[in-house]
Amino acid sequence: MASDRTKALKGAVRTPRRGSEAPTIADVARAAACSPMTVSRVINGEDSVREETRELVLEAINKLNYTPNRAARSLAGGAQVRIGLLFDNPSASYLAEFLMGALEEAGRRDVHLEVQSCDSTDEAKPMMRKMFESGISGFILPPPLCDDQSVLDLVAELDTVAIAVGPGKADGTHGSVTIDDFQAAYDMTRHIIGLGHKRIGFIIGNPEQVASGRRLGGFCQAMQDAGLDVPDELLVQGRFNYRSGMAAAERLLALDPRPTAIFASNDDMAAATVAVAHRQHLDVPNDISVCGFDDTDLARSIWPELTTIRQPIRAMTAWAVAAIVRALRSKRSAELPKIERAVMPYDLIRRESDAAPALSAPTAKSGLQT
Amino acid sequence: MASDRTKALKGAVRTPRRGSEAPTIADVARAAACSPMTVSRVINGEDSVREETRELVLEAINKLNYTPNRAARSLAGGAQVRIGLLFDNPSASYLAEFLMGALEEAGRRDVHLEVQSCDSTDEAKPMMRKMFESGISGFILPPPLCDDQSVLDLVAELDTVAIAVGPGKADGTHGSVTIDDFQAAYDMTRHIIGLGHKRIGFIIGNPEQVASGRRLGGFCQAMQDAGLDVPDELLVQGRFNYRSGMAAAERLLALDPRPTAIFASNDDMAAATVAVAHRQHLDVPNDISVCGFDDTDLARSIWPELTTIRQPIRAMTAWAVAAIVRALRSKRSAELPKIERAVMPYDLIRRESDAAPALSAPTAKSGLQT
DNA sequence: CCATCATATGGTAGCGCTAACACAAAGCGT
DNA sequence: ACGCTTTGTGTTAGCGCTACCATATGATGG
Repeated sequence: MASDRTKALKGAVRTPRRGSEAPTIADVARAAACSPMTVSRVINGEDSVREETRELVLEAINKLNYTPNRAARSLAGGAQVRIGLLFDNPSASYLAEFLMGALEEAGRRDVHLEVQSCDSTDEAKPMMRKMFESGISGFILPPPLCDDQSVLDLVAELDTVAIAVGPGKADGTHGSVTIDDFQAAYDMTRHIIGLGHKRIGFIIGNPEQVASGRRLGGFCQAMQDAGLDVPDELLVQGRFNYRSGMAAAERLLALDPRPTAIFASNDDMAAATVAVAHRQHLDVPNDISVCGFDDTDLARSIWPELTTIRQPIRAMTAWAVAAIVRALRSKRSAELPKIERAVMPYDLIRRESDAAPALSAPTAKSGLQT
Repeated sequence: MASDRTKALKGAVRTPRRGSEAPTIADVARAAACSPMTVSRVINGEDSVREETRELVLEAINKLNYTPNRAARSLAGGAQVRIGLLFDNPSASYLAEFLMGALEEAGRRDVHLEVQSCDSTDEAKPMMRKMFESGISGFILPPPLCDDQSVLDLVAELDTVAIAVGPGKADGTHGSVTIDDFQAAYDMTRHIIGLGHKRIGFIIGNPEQVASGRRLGGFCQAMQDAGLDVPDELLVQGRFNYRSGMAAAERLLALDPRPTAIFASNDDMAAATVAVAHRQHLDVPNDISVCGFDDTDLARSIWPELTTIRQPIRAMTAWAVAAIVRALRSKRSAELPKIERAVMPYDLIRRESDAAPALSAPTAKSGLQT
């Protein structure tokens, strides 16, 4: 008898093993009176579905509160898309924004993000190799990695998909998302000039990053267009970090006549400038205006809050993820992988660190002080 | 003839659609001369595999450079695990570390992370509800969310799995990872006392966060144990941000006699203290020592770099992800979901913002200054 | 010596979705 | 009228893995 039962069970229906009771595509299909395939098509926005049918399906989806199963999707859809994200010593606030944008989009697109941090560009390259070999299908390259020629060469060699977040090379091996650094710096400079400043110091960013040059360029152009002179002494080299900002600010503030405003190429250096100014008992913004760039967390966490340029970092990385997915798709369908480039809008955020220069020309104040 | 061909094709093998040529579990099974099932068991570390067989399989895995397909795994394994991560205005540097830890572990465990930011605890609750309804199976709660009773109540109501990153309540509704804030503050205070300081100011953290009280407690205990007095004037309330740190520092530095050291409950407030000190032409650390807590990015980006307590934030969030996965698993297998709690080790990081007090008692220096 | 159990392994049937095809119906040129 | 394409939908067969059972083998116990 026991064996009879066993035999009977053999042909019988096994216990099904649905993970949860979440609705599946089949449930939706039933509710919409069509095939699962049609539902799939609607979900994926294919255009070969009659409008009528589509609405029926959407209604069913809504009623059942259906969400596609990500795992099944990427399993059936072929390769799982994994995107590598390498960081080389970014400022934390930049990183946070960056990750949020990437994560959000990755969630939406059902892409897996592989995040790695490294300590130098040289370390980054073998890591990229390893990630590529382990099946990473695309990379997002934040600065300064996207500014390093050898990294870009590696991208070309691997023939992988990469998006530079920041100005990339236009050699067609990779896409890029960036803001118009030149124009943004130009606008900020005009804003400062508009306040009445004439002697404006500029702290240059890390020379290894392309954006630094662009920002410098925008500054110089705006000054020139306003008929203002930019003596070399007003251009001081920094490296995008607080430390370098302090050194640069000290040099600028020791100048005679002292500049009435300082435009730093990023917020970290601007924050350092504010600190140095305070140490010298200068009031910001009344004795000296300070402007930054990036609108990272820091810009709002110090006092006075920084007037700065806001980069839509989150939107930029989200775009980068989406662009990689698109590129991968077109690569698989044998079209030549298209390289996309995007230029995002920026904003000039006016806060409390800038003001019109003091009425008494600062020249009066500073006698010989050597 | 054409129709003949069509009919022939009908029964024929379709084009297979392997996404990539990555090895599958079947390939490994073939190489190890066993069934895919056995390979699966080895991968998942089940113990019902003979040691001999296991090694054979591992060898094959290595040779083929096989990695399991995540999508297939979670599809077959039942429910996909999705973990919600809600942020309420964290400092960017904290967020960055936090995310890195969570992402890393989520990658390893093949868990999907759903990150959301919100602007207040009140906003957080409806968001949690919505996420829960959309199938989020667990939450990681960073401070200050994990300190809010109504949020914890919601966790209990939803009967979902949650891990507080920070000291949680011990009511058994949720797990937690934290460091011993009391002991860490105690250690730091002893360190400062050991330097020779006797008059030490303390900036308290946001009163809504449990950790604040613990840190304060540790400070007071250490002072008491050293036989040092803590007059009320040396305890100033802050809110964990730069702004509040500035205000607090101004009050402390205006004291007569001025404290020779200030211990701020986090790095942001310590950084603010350094800035205020500098503005008052005080040298850090020679005129005044400043110590922070957390070892966020900021601690190393200002000058002098802060002596602070390092929390292993990354490890903590990684642990949180792993704990949620474990809890979910035990919940599914009908065991009562176990609530895990972990206390992680911390480090006292000595940098440049602390030193022995100046030989001349500061009292001498500060006359009446009103 | 056979029932009973533990241990190690295999077979099968899905998990939920989509690629690739099949096909019916409609449109269009000749 | 016939082929030919186009459009919208259905059918089938997986994607790579694991849950669930079955089974082979040895160990135990009465």
